[in-house]
Amino acid sequence: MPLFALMDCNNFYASCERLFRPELKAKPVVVLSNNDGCVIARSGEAKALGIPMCAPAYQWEHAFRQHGVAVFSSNYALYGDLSNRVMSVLEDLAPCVEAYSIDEAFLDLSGVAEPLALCRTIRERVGRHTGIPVSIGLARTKTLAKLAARRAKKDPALEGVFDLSACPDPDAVLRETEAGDVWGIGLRSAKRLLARGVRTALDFSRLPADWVRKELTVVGLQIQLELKGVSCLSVASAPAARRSVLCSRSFGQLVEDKEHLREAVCAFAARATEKLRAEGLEARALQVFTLTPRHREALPQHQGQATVTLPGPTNFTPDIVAAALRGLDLAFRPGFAYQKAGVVLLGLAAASGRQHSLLDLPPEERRRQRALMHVLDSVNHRHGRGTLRLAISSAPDRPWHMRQHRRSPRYTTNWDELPRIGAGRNSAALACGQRARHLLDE
DNA sequence: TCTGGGGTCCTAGGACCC
DNA sequence: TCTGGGGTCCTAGGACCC
Repeated sequence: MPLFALMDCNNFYASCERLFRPELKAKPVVVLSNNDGCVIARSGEAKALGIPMCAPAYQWEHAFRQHGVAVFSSNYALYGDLSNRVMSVLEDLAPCVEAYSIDEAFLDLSGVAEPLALCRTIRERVGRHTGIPVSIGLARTKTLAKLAARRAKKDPALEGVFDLSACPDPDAVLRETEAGDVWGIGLRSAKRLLARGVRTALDFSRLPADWVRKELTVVGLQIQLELKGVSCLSVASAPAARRSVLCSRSFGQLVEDKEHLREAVCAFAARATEKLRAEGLEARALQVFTLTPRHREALPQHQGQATVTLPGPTNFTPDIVAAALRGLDLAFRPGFAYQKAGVVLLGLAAASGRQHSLLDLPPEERRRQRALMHVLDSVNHRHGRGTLRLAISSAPDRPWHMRQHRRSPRYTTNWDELPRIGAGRNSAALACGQRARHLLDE
């Protein structure tokens, strides 16, 4: 019989921020999205204050002050690094691990002798090695394991681990889960289900399959089977080949000036191309898009989008930037105040295995391009992102740059931002230092 | 003043082929 | 009156995830 576990870090970003600030242990903590726009993570105490997920930060400033909420800009360098540490603990203990997201992993525990005991060990060791609290759900399918993990998180009596496969009354768990909370059922599907009188995961699992197929496509059908205990999804221990690379940002202020938009698109294209090279990939096409602010209906709205085919697969920044600027010419309409733009690289393939073409650049020229990009990446890796860049992407204080006023230090990934044990700091600071040294020793 | 960023998958429809 | 059938590939748009 197949058996899956889902490990989910509790309030992951908020837990990361607390790690080096032990004085925040029982305090409400929230983490904001890029641009300090809205709430994307909350500690348990913040949830208890009624601060909803995705709450616009400016509407809650008063409540933050009133209740002494610790507010952080998002710090992805920190979260990414801690995520890697959590995943490596899992790799040490479990036979087959799929890092599903920054804070979740699926484990295939089919054939493991004592799966529940293993899950308890995992939870204890992740906590001891990283300081991140996690919940783990066990079940016969991935979709059910997600449900089990939700329950493990919610019910303190379970101490963070719940085995749905050994539950005497699994239907009760499905009955207590709203259909919209099932993995893969979003807002639209939940509305359709509700219109048919389906409220709970149990109701959904009992719908006629042909209705589900027709209304929710094969995706819905698969979810239904998984809820009934028929495993359709396996654990992918090797990550699938990437299909696209995206870089987009909301601007710190609305942007009308095309010149500023060109700078932004240039910077996004350059950043996306860096990611491409870091993974040894090349792109054959790209898309540029521009957006006016959705939430301000009084302003004239425009969504621009343009696709540009590159002459051949490439990861050479100047060529991709030039193509992106041609795309912007098509996606830009004057007279609008833009809030966001982005660049998507498409048609990805490994740079090493590429098909040669009659239209390719001469090998000497390709070598020259590769060498130039190698220097660019090395300098930026050593001295910080953006140290070496195309002249058009301009200085680091432009109106379109995002706001990020409350970012915590990159404690674990930047030598200049390590926590310090020093004069005038209290014992909490000492604890920080010990934690840091422990992490560095690892 | 002020509402994120980065992905994947499915479907329908059109272009094109023999 | 009356103009096939079967297939692939690409793209745009929608839905969903964290």
